[in-house]
Amino acid sequence: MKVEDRIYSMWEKSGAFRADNTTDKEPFTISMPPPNATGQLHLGHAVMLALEDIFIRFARMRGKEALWVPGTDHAAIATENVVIKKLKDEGIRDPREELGREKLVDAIKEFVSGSQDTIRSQIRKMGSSCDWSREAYTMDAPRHRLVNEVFCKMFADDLIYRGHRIVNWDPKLQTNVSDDEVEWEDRTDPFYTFRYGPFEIGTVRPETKFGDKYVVMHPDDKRYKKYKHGDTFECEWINGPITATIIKDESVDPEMGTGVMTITPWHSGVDFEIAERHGLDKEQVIDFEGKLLPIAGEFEGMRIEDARANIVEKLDSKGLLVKIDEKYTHTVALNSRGGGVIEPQIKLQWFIDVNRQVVQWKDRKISLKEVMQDAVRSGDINIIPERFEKTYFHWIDNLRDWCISRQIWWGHRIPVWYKGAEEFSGVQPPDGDDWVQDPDTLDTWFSSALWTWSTLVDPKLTEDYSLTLKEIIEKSPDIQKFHPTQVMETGYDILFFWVARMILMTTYATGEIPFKTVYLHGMIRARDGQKMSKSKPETMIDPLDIIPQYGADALRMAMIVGQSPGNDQKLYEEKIAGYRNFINKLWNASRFVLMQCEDAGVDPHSIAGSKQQAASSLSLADRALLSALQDLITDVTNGLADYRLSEVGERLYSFTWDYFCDWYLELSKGEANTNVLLYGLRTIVALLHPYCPFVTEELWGHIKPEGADMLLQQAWPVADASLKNHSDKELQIVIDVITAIRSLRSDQEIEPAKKITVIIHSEHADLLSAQQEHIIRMARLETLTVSSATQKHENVASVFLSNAEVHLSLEGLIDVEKEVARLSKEKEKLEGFIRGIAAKLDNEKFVQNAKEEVVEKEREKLAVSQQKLIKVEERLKALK
RNA sequence: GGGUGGUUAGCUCAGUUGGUCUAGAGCGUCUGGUUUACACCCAGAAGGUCACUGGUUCGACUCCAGUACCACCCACCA
Repeated sequence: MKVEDRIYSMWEKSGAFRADNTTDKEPFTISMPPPNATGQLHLGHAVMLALEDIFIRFARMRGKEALWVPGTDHAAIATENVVIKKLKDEGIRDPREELGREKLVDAIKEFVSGSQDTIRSQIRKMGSSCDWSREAYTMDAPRHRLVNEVFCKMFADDLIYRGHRIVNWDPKLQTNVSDDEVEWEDRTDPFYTFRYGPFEIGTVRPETKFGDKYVVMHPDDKRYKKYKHGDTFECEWINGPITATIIKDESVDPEMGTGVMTITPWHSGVDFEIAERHGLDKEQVIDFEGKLLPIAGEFEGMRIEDARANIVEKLDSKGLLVKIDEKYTHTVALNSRGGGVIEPQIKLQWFIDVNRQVVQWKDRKISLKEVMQDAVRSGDINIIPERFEKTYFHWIDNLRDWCISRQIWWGHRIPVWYKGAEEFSGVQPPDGDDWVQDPDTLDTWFSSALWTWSTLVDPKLTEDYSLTLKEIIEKSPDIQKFHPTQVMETGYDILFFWVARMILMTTYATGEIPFKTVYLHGMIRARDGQKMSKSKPETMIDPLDIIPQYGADALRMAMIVGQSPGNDQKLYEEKIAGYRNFINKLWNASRFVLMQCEDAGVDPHSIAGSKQQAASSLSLADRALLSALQDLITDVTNGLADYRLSEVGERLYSFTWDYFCDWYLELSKGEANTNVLLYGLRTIVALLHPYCPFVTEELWGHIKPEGADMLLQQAWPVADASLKNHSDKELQIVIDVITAIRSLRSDQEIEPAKKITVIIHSEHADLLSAQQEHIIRMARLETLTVSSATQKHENVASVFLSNAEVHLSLEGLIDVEKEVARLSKEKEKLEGFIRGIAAKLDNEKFVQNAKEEVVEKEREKLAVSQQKLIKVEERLKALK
């Protein structure tokens, strides 16, 4: 823990996190999704930080100008809500009322700055190598300027308008929320059927029905053929007789209930649309506090939940209640930002028009919706995993105008002022007194939608009000150098909220896409698959508990390996402990390497970057390691470039543990070549650095060449072909022989612990004799005899390797029957395989269409298999 | 109602163009181990009709169609 803090502050002090906008290096930028400034980091943040840090460290080591911009979000509704709750707990009954706008905003500001400090320190705990000198906040001065600029630009382009629309009103929090922020919950409530003139209508909400004076049915519904659109009739209703009008509209489903309904346009989206279509009156029944208005007569002032039973009773006493279905299930709209039940209301709100075709994009004028579609469809932006592109398009197809105003105080206030009937929209307030600013604030996603470039703006320029938005963008060096960003990495749950809106706003405001690749991670769940939530503390894993116990590196590995993009993952302590063990293994292996150096009297720092001595002086194991490392470098590099983090992590894990530690280090005990040892360890440590930055940096300090920089600034390892090929064939033979002996033991059911004697007859006797010691050790033999004679006698099992024929004799242990069975099976399989490939090669289409390499590979496979088959047949004959 | 994903060892999950995969890993289980780093270790073992049905193919965990169950998203519920 202390080690991690020490390393982090060493990194930070070195300035290596800071990106330079004056270099010629290729830029690689990530904008960190800003955590809400409302408190603590959770695992969702931790996985985001781990993934992005891997991208960034990899890019930095590969010599790119890597920039990772951190920041926080003011999270309008959520934050205001948290603070109001807190104030209430402190005894202030109604903070909005008692404090007023200014004082409440100050209280929130204070809370936010405390919370930001917490978040900053938590981001550091994860090892995130972000550029703190560029830290931003969605509500600081530079961002405020840009928010206002973009608002006014849209306003001038007629993309923003104000209008009366039905909105999702939350009476509890006294604000509206966007469609995306509404959550639906199943509830069982009584469903009432009332008599309404000649009709029967059903409802779960009798309290909205006071003003209902339209009765709607489908135009083709035969049951109601005799009623004409526009007919009126008198009927008895809750508070006396009313005149009702018949409306025919196709949106009514004749199958549902009686096929007839009354409408409440002020409090229902669907009803509102019907009313708009037919030019009907709209009347408010429920006020914004959730209480009934004078239209309710004797029920005026009652809360809707209290009034319901009374209204039903009254209708019943009038003989208008037909029946009650007590077990009716329906869904209720809730505010997902911690509020109450949504009560649709008509309100004057600000909207962004997504269909108006005035946006300049690639030499044509199209709508915001179309820009969003084009950016992804054209391939300018690609989404990982790809299937989310479908989801994205589907969402856009159903997208309605975006309501951007909120009736809360915490946020960017709408930059529009009024004086009587005059209206003024501007980045700065208008001159003169008597102007009153619009009381509403902007949806929090409005400001975060600008995030990829608003964070890169030169703050000084935003203080100069003589500059236009375009000039600010063009004169900001960071924007010019680092935008568009490379990767947007975030959870799939905010694809619509944020990713889509960034595409919308950034293409509009800057003419550029915000990012080239979207990498979406899944949600982290508890072991039982449930969402981790504060209400179920037993399901929670807090990164701040985990890190002191297992280390940030282990936590990072546990969240990355075995996790594929876009899919949820279950995280639990044993998994993290497993990677803690891995970190420990790496640590011990390094200690061992250092001990070997000490024994050999070699100072590890004195060994420069040299990779090998003359090939002739290297043992087979050394050559094997060098060769395998080249493959590892290639795989890891390609994999990371393709964002295949889980696969690469697994590869590194098993290479380090199974190959380097359990195979190579065991084999080279006592005869280690310190050059090779160090080269191997340094390579592994470097490749692992993006995944587990802390241990690797610490180890690097012990093993680095004299005068080398910190690991995070090291050049990424490059595969060296000359180290790869020179010993592959012989190596393969030895390894194959060891494998063959092992599998023979298991075929012949020889106890694993039993040491056996093996005789090898092979054309490669020289090579195998030279490696006798290793083979004995690795295959756990009593003795090994190697003979060059390829004679065939009975008590021998044959193994056909790809590049050598080897007969193994397990002295006196071969069971001829078993051997025959084994060979027969192999023969059968080979025959089928050969037939298949032959057929494939006969197929003209395949030969024509496939790449030459592929065809060549198939031919090779065929040849090898045919040879093997011949040998198997010979051997079978000999045994029989 | 529309859409997406999942279903592989007791548990959590990998499996990239269909074939040397006789399907892998970690954890768990079992056996053995004080071999000059590591018991947070080493050497092994057991454990799977890859949800089901059908199709394409010489060959399917992999491709196609359908079924079942689970999860999620969107829309709607008078």
